[in-house]
Amino acid sequence: MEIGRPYSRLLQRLEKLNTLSAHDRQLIAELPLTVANFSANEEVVRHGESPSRCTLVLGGFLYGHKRVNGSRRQITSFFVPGDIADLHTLHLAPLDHSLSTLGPAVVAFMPHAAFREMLDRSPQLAEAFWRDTFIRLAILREWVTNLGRRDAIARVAHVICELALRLQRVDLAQDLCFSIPWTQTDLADACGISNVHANRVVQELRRLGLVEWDSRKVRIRDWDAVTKIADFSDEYLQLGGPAKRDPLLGQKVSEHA
Amino acid sequence: MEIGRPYSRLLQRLEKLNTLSAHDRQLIAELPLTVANFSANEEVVRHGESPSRCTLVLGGFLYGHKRVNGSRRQITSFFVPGDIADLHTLHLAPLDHSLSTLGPAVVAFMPHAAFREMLDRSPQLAEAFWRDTFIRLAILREWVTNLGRRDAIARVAHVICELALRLQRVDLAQDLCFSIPWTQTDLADACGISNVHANRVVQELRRLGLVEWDSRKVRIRDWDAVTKIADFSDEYLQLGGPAKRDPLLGQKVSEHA
DNA sequence: CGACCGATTGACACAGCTCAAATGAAGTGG
DNA sequence: CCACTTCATTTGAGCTGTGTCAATCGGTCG
Repeated sequence: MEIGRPYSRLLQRLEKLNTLSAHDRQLIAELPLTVANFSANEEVVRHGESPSRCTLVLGGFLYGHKRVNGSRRQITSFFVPGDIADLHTLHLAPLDHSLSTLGPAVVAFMPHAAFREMLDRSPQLAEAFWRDTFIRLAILREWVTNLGRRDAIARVAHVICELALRLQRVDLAQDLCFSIPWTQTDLADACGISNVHANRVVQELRRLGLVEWDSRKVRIRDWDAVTKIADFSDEYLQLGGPAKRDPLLGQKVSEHA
Repeated sequence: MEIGRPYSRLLQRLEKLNTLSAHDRQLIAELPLTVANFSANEEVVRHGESPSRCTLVLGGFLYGHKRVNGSRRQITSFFVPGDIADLHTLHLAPLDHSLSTLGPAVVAFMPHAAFREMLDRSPQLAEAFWRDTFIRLAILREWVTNLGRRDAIARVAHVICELALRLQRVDLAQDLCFSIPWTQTDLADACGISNVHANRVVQELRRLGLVEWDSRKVRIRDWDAVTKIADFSDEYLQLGGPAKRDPLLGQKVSEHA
């Protein structure tokens, strides 16, 4: 798990959310980090806790999940390197869900106090993180739609498409191919289906020649066909970068009256 | 539809998100508002648009929705008076979903420019709105769980519980009884089920003596039983008010080391 | 009165679930 | 290097919750 400077993928993502100054980058670099290693399937933050730090994913994957009737699991989000998985703990407590590792993972903890100080010093960063929060909202809206109105094969294909693009953004996927240490049961719990049916759907995607899936390695072989089955459109991921600003006014240029 | 001062319910909600000063309240009161009336089932903001203003609900209800394969509708959120339904347009464009009225509704449009200026002038307000965004995230996580892992009757009961509490917070529900101009098809599209099945579920809830539902009027007759069926817990709604602050430090008091 | 819309009902079909067992792959310890 | 365990994947066989289709009923409004 090559990591480079620990905050490099975070910066990479933030640069696409807002224009950052050298000063902003400096502030990020100065954040006090506590790096921690976790093995597969460990709970990093538990439902009900009120942590005083945020969790930045450096390597590997985290996922957020809730339980229904104390048993059935629903995965509500995946987090990839460069993501802050529990930014909301900055403003909400206690945690309404748990955060676990998919496979082995490396994370960095950032104390709330230092993080808030950083936000106070840079309105640009504060804006970038708020925008990041809005993008997470958009992703969850798409997940609600996915679970509410698509059949099993579309759900699975949709989740795979989303992960491919999110990983591509941080250079962890090339040619629509990426490694992720999940099981078919994990995928099932993200898609709201049973593990048995997840298996059948994966086999169907393989049979159609659309997706390869060999232990931990996923490859989308026919992007157009898969996005069609998944009813996938990338607009909600806001990959386009920061909204244009009018350099004279320093404000967003609105495209409408 | 009595409205009082247009921003009164918004203030009411914000007060629970952060401690506001007289100056903050003044800033809210000074926001330039354009009030508009809509009739039932009108699109207030359309998917793909890039509005330059936010939409505050004054009276009635809005809902956000997406379409799958261009036809099947999924409702992703309900908005009640005091809610800003499209705060994210402040930072994201174009819109990834549409915003429509459930019944007749009164809204106020607030120009982005004025809104941003207000946020620049008050870190407390900026924090309150960011926190509001995090609460919306929590609500969507719960919806994902609802659609992914609960059966039809639990989904319906869950949505009803959530609305009751959210409306109670702005004095639009008393004794777990509220009016909302939705149809069973609207409820079905929020729960990811068919309208026919929504009807059967509603009848079942009536038969069990748990919920009354006479054209537009919903009453929860047995809160404990309904929350049990719905697997409902209100923690995700963050009704508890703003996190306590240490008055000396002016920082959040963290409950954990 | 006719048109329309939402609620309701019935009959039937099927996607996806559950249960259970088999197979395969990857350690682990002797 | 082989038994043994463990965990993920795969397969099969029924079962059921929910969808679809179509018709009816009831209220409301012009």
